[in-house]
Amino acid sequence: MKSNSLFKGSLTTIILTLLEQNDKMYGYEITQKVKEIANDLKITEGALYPALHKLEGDGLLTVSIEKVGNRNRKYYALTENGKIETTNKLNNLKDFVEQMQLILNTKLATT
Amino acid sequence: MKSNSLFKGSLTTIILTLLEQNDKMYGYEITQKVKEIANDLKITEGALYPALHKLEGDGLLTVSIEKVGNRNRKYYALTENGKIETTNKLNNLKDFVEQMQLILNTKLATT
DNA sequence: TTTTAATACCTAAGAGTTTTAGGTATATTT
DNA sequence: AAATATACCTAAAACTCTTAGGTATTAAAA
Repeated sequence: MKSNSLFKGSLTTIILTLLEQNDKMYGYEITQKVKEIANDLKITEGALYPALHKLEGDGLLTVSIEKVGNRNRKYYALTENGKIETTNKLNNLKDFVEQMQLILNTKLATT
Repeated sequence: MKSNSLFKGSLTTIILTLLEQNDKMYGYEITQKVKEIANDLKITEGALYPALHKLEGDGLLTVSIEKVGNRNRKYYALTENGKIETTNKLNNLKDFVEQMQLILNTKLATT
């Protein structure tokens, strides 16, 4: 059950897609959202924060800091390039699943 | 289109499943088979051979050398543990796809 | 009220997997 | 004769994630 480790590159896809769905989110919120939706697919903060910084550095995300009480939240949102890249990542993932189905000769998605 | 890089861990799943379908295969044959079935999903020899050696070391594969002309082929086949692990890997992949669908709110497989 | 758990951010060493870039040798095709 | 395909291999580098910490504020539990 506990298929602990994410598949390579899927973390970025998850982040981008969640931001497409929610306009803006902060790091901790993303970890909780994933835990809430997909119980078996944990994303660790040690992976998340560096990934967010990289996406920001690549110009796919922008940051805005909001003070809540005495604490700072860093809200991330997609840039235009970020939206384009989100589409690309989703297409890549779909392609990957299709190609895997061909090789494995199996329906991977029964939903 | 060229979603070049495999997703983490999928290489092992591919190797094991192809061996489940074909009883025995040699390394080069595996690369060709994948190229033939899934054009966008290239597996490189630099990844394949170390992976085969690891699977053998873990007791999931056995090797038998066959001489063809003046050249040696190393045929790999699943052990009993290898068959069990193949099932596990396939289930992991299915779980992963299902969890991703939940997060992305998308049907990844339209086949 | 003190301690624990949750919220919220972060980094760095290490592990694991794949790419890149080679190498060797035989067999076939041009 | 030279180039391509077959068939095996390794090692350095790149990339991603885990593990294992760290800091600080806020809420809940003891």
